Amino acid sequence: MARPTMEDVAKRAGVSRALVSLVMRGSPKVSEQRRTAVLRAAEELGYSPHAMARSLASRTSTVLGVMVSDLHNAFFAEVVDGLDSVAREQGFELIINTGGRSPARERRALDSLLSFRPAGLALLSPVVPTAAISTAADHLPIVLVARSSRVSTVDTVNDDGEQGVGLAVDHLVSLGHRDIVHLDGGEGSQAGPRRRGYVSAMARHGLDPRVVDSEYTDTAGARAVQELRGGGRMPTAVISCNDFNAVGAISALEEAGLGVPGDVSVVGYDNTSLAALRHVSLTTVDQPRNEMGRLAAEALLQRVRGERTDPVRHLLHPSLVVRSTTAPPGGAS
Amino acid sequence: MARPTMEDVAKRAGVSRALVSLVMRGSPKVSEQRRTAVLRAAEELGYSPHAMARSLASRTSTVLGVMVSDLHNAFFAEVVDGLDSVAREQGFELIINTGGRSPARERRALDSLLSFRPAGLALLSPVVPTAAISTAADHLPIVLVARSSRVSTVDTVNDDGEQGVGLAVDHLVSLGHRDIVHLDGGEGSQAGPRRRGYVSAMARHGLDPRVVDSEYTDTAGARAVQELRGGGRMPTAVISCNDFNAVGAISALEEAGLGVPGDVSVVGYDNTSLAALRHVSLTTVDQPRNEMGRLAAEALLQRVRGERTDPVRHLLHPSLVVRSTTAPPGGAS
DNA sequence: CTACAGCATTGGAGCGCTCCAACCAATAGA
DNA sequence: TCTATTGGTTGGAGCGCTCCAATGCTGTAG
Repeated sequence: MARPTMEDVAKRAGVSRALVSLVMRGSPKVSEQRRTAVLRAAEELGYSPHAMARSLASRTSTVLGVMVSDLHNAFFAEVVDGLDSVAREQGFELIINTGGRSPARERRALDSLLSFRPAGLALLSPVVPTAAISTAADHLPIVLVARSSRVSTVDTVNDDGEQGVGLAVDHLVSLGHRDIVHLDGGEGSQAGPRRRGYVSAMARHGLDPRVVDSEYTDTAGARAVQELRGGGRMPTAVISCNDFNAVGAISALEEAGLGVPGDVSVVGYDNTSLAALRHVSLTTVDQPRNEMGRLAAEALLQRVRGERTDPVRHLLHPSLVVRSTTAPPGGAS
Repeated sequence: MARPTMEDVAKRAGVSRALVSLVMRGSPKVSEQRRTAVLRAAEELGYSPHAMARSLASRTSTVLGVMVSDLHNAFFAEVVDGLDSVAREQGFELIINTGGRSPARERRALDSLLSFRPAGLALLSPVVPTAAISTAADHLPIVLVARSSRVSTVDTVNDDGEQGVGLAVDHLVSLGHRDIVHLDGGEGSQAGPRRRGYVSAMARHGLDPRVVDSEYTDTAGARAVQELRGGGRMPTAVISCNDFNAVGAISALEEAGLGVPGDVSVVGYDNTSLAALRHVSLTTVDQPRNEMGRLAAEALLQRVRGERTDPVRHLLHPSLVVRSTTAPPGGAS
């Protein structure tokens, strides 16, 4: 049960502990002969270095902390993938924690990450107050993903939601739609920019905006459509705040006997794996999630290496993915 | 930037380092007066204990390592949630890593987790060879989720896939179906038990089994249906190896002009959030995922506390969730 | 033959903490 | 009054490692 230590390896290889340390870190100033002896001894004993002891002694860390607000959201899975691949390349490990969208739980998750003294911290769409973040930022580099911030010591990575929804509006307008409704994400992260993007794009085309309150879930999307039906004029196209909402809207439309895209076109947001399912085949706006993760990791590592102290604010360009839920209006499919 | 240490707190509170340590660990043998003095000093300095130093000094760990084979699969998100809640209750932290379904990457993920000397390790549907697992099991408690093992030092938590598919068959038979096909999960984890469950349940009902090769993805499900169409007789019901596969099958059926469940009933497996979407509303088999996570954490912690050395093999009962993709045969919806 | 590089190697201090034996009142028991 | 006992407190050793100054060793120049 007890694992061998560096001391054990040193004894077995007939060298000093310091030499083993050099070999383990791949130092060039070790003779070939000793190196192989040490490596053999380590192999025989099944030795593997103790990351915590190393980090304590070297006063450095090769750990990046990641707080995911909600693991259930596939959006984060891809961001984490991006983070992971960059971190790994550069010899860093990820330790991940979840906050469950509750400020209290998130706070504890944050503390527990900090107690590991990671080299940096990536917070994915956190809900903790800014104050907690900026306090932590005094001690280590922090990058926020999918949440903006004005704290000058914090980097941010976001997609340009305004632009993204603008793309959706342009697409629908170019198909001939003029009556386009936005199902709003309410308090949800990034719902604001998306709404603003909708309103300003509509204005740009000289069209009247119509915003219906909704949320980031499929049931909310369905409910919003039911309200629209009750409330009179049905639009020819709907732009949802995200893919789940869009899928809910589609099923409510179909239940009401309205064809998609025959009678109503629907656009989502996020390009989750859900949208790509052939059964759904949703026209949606893609955020470069993997890229966002990569940029977040790079921002962190730049600060860790002391290459930069000014904050960066990445605002990535989303792109429109046209699938089967959009078509010209009235052109009963 | 430099964080205060226990020494700093001790100095400020006018006590010894050891006393601060006692306070931090909530020892009862500290006078109220000193305790408050220490806590105030800690508060003023913004001190928080250094988890790694603590773990090194105490030769114990409050960390549980979790290796998730694939973060994109929502199945794991809920298992992790279950693990997380139990771990948190008992004062343990999770550190999560991903293996990306590649043995090589998983191997490195495993090593990196081990280098933190966690108290225990939970492997979710790992693909690394058994040898690697049993070697690691010499050093610390390990629990496997969604993968069985005969290694006597390893605990396992699985759902009873045989029983689960049996439920699906029973349900379809009771609706009147006799021509039921299984779309097989191939090499996928737990595909074996599911296939066996199908075959034996069909035998129990005196029906001929028909297994079509497929995989755990929606495109594979669609392809399997296309093969079925090419190959002659269409069954009245299909049991997919998982929900994604089922969704793919449904869209291929609909494209072929066959109604679900009017012409063909479809059952999935896993009860992912996808199945619950009203647009999909898939009849499927539910694994108690959160429960699986909880049991995994408890198994680990029992070993950590030395309460048990014999392996446990949890085999949980799945349940059938009937939604809108199953109906009596021929009863053209 | 001495001096001095240059290099591989080493012992020791120290990272922030826990743990233990020792210590020091203050009180209780004889 | 003296010795136990108890409860609170402390210094020091040590966890497994890194880092640095110092060491020994070879080889080459003076």
